[in-house]
Amino acid sequence: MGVSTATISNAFNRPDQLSAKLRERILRDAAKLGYHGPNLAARTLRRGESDVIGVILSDSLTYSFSDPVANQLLQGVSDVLVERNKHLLLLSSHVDSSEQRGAESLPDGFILYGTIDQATFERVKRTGKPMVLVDFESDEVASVNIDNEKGAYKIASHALAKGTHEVAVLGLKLIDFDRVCRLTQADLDIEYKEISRSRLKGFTRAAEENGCSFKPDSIWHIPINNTTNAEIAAREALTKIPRPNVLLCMSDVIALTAIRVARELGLSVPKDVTITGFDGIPESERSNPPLSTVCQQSIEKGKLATKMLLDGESREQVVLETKLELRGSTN
Amino acid sequence: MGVSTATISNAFNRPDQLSAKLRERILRDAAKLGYHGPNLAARTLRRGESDVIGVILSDSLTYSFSDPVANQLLQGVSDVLVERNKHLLLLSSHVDSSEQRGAESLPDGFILYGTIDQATFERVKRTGKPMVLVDFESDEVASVNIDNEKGAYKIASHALAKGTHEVAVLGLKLIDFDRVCRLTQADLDIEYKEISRSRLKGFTRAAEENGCSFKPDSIWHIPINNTTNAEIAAREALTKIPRPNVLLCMSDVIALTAIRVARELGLSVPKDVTITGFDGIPESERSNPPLSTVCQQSIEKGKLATKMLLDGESREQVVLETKLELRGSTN
DNA sequence: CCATGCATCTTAATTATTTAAGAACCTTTA
DNA sequence: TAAAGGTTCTTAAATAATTAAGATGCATGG
Repeated sequence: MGVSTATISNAFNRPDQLSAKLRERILRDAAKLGYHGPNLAARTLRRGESDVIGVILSDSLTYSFSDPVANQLLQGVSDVLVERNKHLLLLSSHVDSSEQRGAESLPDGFILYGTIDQATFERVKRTGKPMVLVDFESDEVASVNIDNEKGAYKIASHALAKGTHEVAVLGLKLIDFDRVCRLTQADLDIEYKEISRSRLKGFTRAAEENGCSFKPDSIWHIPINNTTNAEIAAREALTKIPRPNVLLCMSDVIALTAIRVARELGLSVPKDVTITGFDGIPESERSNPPLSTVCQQSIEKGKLATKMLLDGESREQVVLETKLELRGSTN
Repeated sequence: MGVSTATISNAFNRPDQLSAKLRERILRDAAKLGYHGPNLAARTLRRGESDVIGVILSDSLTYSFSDPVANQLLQGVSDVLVERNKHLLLLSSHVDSSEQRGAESLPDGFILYGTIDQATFERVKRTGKPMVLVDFESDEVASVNIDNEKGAYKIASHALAKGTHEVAVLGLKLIDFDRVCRLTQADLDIEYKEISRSRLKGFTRAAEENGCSFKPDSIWHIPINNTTNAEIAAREALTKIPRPNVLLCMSDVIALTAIRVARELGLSVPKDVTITGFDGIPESERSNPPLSTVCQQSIEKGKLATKMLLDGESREQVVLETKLELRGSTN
């Protein structure tokens, strides 16, 4: 009342630009009139900054809540965002891009999680806004990754250390197919840009060094990391003849499901079959037997990526260490 | 090039307003120039619609990812949002409201989950935008709830059906205190608007009907639904003298932790101690023994609330049915 | 041949805010 | 007392879109 919009703006944003008295009065009157600070859309339009950070997920939005690893990552992300007073907008690269209605115009920056398709990647790059990739790499773009090959090698080496082995691999996203299936040599010959292929390399190298090997038809492809898919694969693998006595799984969700299926089939873990995981989700400690796995600090990964995004111009490609956690599911 | 901004806008939003030929050309040229659809902030400012839905959480943002129940709810929410081409903005009522920077001005509507504080509630109401409450009620506002008293009554009645009992309750958010503690009568005399109090009423009624009762000092208050807090409470309760042989827990997370603690203390479930949960999270099926619990369809709850929000002017106060799921942790 | 109608495209107002530049006013000092 | 300087507030442009209303051109029909 009786003051310009500029003064109101200053009352909210630049207290030094007006007298304390007037500022008090404006804030009080604004509250009375039901005005509680600037409209985010208008502020964003004018300033070009929204205080919103977009997280783009390779899988469906739903997945970000259901998958324990995505979950932990997002925990880390939101921890930092809350600290810095930023907001979190969840986007999925899954939706038809024509339907996205330009949502990527809002955020000030992006975290891209997982192997996102080229079209989405290009679209985000063209915004010119800062971005950090997680579990995904590209030249000239900052990223946070783990050494998947090494992690896989470490745990497979442990599992295959003594004795002779019939090995099966329960793999995640090894080919571009949306159902559980075994692989063929042809599948493996086609290049496929997923971290799972690095894990497979680690498994293979460990197997070779321990004088054993596994054929493509002992490798299962699981398209989405959930118990439903994992159960199908685990049941097939554990009833295969000859029955494997080592099951190398590319995620803890898969491995925990495999332990359960093994028990249902009357198999003792690790006596009849050794089972290994990958990720180090909280449940892996509490299973029966507890799961031997490769821990990646997913929460930390989320925190680090978010800090890198907010703190600036880093083009760094970070590779975090994994930690081998040997528990009851191997011996 | 050579066309007005209005025509460009129409090319993206109202294809019937221009010739197909020109539209094609505009879309093609726009793509070449790196323009991929309208800026969300500008569009929102002009249209007053952002296609963004805000979910306001009573607890910290992090909690929305770490807690299985919040998780399932958000799964349901995001399922519907993806279907309808809406975006999801996560907000916490936890953050200092002065720091929120007016983020509630962006969304077209809100889902408020849990018992949110009066100030936040008022702030959202003042936006005049549609809202749906979940696990929370208020006159004149649409909401989705379950009958907590009845659910609690049902499972407690089952647990207390035969024999004599020493009962302990592991309760969630029973008072306004941020550490695990036992209650006093004074605590219970103070009114506290939380769904947990309804659950407590259900437990109490079932106990009375079965000729047993429990004192306030057999009721534990757990401020946040996580394993850390649950473990403290479970350990205290299970080492109390006389040791309880029935443990009524107000969440599955608490109950699953209690089962684990009981085992660590050398107690057999359900022989030495009967343990019940509440919620029906996926893990409750897979524990050892599997948990008897009250299932609430959290995913459905999220879906329903979101549909109510998007589909219109409903002021309905929905109360969903719960389902008793009797498994190995009771007999 | 002019009026009518229709399809197609443009003009200009509007949205809520930020911010540089300028105006108004008061105080100080030579 | 007039210039200088500082504080406090206002003016007006800019941000990127949407949309009602208007303009333009073209075909049709009386």
